[in-house]
Amino acid sequence: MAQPADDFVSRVLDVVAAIPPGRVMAYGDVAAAIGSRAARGVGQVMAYYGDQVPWWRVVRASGHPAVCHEQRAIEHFRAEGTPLLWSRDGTVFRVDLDAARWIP
DNA sequence: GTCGTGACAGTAG
DNA sequence: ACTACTGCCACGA
Repeated sequence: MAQPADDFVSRVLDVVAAIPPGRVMAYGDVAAAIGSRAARGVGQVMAYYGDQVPWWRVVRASGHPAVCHEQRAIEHFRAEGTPLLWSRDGTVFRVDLDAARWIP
């Protein structure tokens, strides 16, 4: 029998917490990792439990960090040594999914 | 059981 | 490159 939806939260936290430093996962990838397509559902969990998981290691499929904490995510990425791609002006940045995308 | 919301994804213009 | 619309899933009231 399938465990209650409450497990969905535990699965998301488990996957995100399992992401090693210097690596990132897309919301859709996290959802796929737990066998769901709820990319938005993952974001919901982060909004509520993100304080106990490395949410900054979870980025969008475009390589941009969470729309609500992008500025904060950069600080963590730089501290973790995550491969970042900066624009020539250095005004915008994005995660190098080609190198940082981590799939369990 | 239905409606609205959301730290998204993918395609089209 | 950007914005806009739609689609999918999970949760709260």
